[in-house]
Amino acid sequence: MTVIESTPAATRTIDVCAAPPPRHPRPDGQDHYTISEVAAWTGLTAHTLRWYERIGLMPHVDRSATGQRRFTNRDLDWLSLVGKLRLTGMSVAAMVRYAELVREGDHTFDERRALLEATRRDVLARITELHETLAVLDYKIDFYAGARPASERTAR
Amino acid sequence: MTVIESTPAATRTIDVCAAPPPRHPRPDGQDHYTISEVAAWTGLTAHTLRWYERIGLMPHVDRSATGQRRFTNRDLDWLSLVGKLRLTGMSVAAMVRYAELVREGDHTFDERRALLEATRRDVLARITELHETLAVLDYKIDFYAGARPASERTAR
DNA sequence: CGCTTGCTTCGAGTGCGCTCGAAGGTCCTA
DNA sequence: TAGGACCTTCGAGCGCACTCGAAGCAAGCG
Repeated sequence: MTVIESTPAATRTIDVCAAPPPRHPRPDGQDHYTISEVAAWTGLTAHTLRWYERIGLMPHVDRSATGQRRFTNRDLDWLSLVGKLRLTGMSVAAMVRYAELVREGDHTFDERRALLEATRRDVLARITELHETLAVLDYKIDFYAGARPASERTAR
Repeated sequence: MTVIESTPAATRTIDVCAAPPPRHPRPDGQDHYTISEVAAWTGLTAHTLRWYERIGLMPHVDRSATGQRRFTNRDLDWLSLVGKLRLTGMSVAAMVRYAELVREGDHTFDERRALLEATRRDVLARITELHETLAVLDYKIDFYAGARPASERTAR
């Protein structure tokens, strides 16, 4: 059992632009990662990575001559995308759908774009909700900051 | 990242709710709702409302002379808060903890504030994550919008 | 009077997203 | 030759947040 690398993938700093994919441990050309390397890098378990592949959440994973998975930088990028989409609350099923579209080839570009745009709308809605929640939170924090314990009224 | 600068106004109106107080179906004084009214209003089921109470997620619910629940505007506000906190991903356990603090009385003000501030930080972090995701999404949408189906590069 | 709505307790089921273990195998390196 | 990392399939388990039904009873209304 490999000890899990304690530095999570999230430690990749700055690189605000999502455009260029996050830095990779190895440059393109030498990007052949074993499952445990990917597990360390992503924070997922090998079990989960295999599960992702099994349910169709990985577009494709290369194999070595002896049948072992060889992940590439592209797979890392995909996993990073999946991680982000997960954070938006997107269901695994929807991500699998997207992966299917990728596998199906270029003629699904429009559908992919539509799916991403729908997701984008969801994310925006979510951000709006969170801002509303933030307003409530701020209001309450303000209340608690300003109130003396023996306040005349009880707050919830 | 746009963070709403919330100036909760020095309006020491001391009530539970956020700046825009959610309209109540009935004014204070006539606010006695049955469980099914609350279910209709919140979208939760009566089952779930009873469950909330059972696990300690409602600070307190009044009863009629015959033992039926009589929810008040305050309860509605509380449920609205719970709904918002749920959206932030806060666990039920954490919300129960907050409800406990409320039940314990005024001497828990500081702890409540601390809990809310921690939640606030979580929400901000979440918003940041979502903005990052948005950037990725925009990048990809852009790619799909600009690419012709027979593009020379394959996108995931 | 009957119907609806509510109450209680109990306990089982659901869907999601993992998470893990076992069994039995291959391959590589020290 | 031993150990470890990997492979496969199968299937069970888990934590969360509900979700539902059933049984049996009380109250309110039209």
